Amino acid sequence: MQYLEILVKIRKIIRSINLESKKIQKEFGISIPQLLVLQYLSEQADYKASGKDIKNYINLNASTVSGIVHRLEEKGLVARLPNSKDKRGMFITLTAKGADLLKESPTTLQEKMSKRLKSLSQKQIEDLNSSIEILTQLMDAEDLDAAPLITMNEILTSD
Amino acid sequence: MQYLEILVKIRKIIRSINLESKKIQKEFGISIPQLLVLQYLSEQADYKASGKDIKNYINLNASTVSGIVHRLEEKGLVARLPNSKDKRGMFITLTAKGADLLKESPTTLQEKMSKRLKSLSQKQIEDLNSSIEILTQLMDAEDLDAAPLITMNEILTSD
DNA sequence: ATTAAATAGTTTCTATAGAAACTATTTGCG
DNA sequence: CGCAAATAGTTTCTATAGAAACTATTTAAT
Repeated sequence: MQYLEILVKIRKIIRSINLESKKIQKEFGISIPQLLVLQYLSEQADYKASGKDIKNYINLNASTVSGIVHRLEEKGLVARLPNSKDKRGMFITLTAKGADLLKESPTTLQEKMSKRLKSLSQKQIEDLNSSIEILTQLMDAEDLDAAPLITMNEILTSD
Repeated sequence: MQYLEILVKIRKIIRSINLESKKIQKEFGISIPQLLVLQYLSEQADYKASGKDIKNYINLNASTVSGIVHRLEEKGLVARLPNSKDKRGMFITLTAKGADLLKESPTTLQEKMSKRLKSLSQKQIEDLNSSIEILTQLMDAEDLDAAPLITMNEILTSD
């Protein structure tokens, strides 16, 4: 297995997710990243969070989050609240409309993925989880310049 | 492990690859998808291939390939040749400049990934390979509507 | 207390990515 | 043969994604 093959295969995974995201977008008018933001907000106290919180959760650039929130706002699924404690930032909160959409729309994706995950045993799901962990490390751009993976073997030999 | 966690983790992998791609772009003026196209062309007879071949290799939409080739052409790394046998299509061929760039630029990524892959045993690399295979299947958008994974267990139990 | 540094977000720019609509050929069917 | 269907690419549109430059605030440091 060479690095090129790995890259091409990962590209395929990315593509599949993009396609699924666009499919959901067509069906529900919302993308997976947008859905993840709504989901995250629904789990927060008072259904609100700062842009920074969202950025940390979905691990995206501030400008990307800005765009996603903007599009969610246009659809009336989230709203902005001023943050009186820190006027630089603002709170993004889930609207009732957003909560409604969250109740209905994600089932499709959730069901599809659940169906597949259910066909796996607990052990297999654990393996999948650690595989993703390994991939994350393997591809971690921020650490690519640093020393070779230290924890890789730990993860791999832990099964 | 729930589906949301998996999605978020995969998003992180995607992000890492994007970041690495942009880093390479800044350093060498070329992105990973563009690099994959050059690499593919370098392996073909007469260093040429049709847009369709490229599309099949990197698994992207025709319009995406069109854009990538366009940008490679602007940089003088590939050139278009008319296909006299089929005037609808055209051949894309690697230029000398493209071959030069290929010789120098990818080493960085290649070295980085190789360094990491070398820290793994053959068995571990095989595991990684099958993990990617499983992920590919798990996320395969085209098959998401079809029956639950049939080959999943086969792959998983084959190790 | 004033000013420099850090932080939160936004805007602009560019690339990847795909869908849909389109053009131009080629194939195949009657 | 002639016309419909399929195929190869391109163009337009929209979304994700990040970098860089920017604004506005807050924190920290002298």
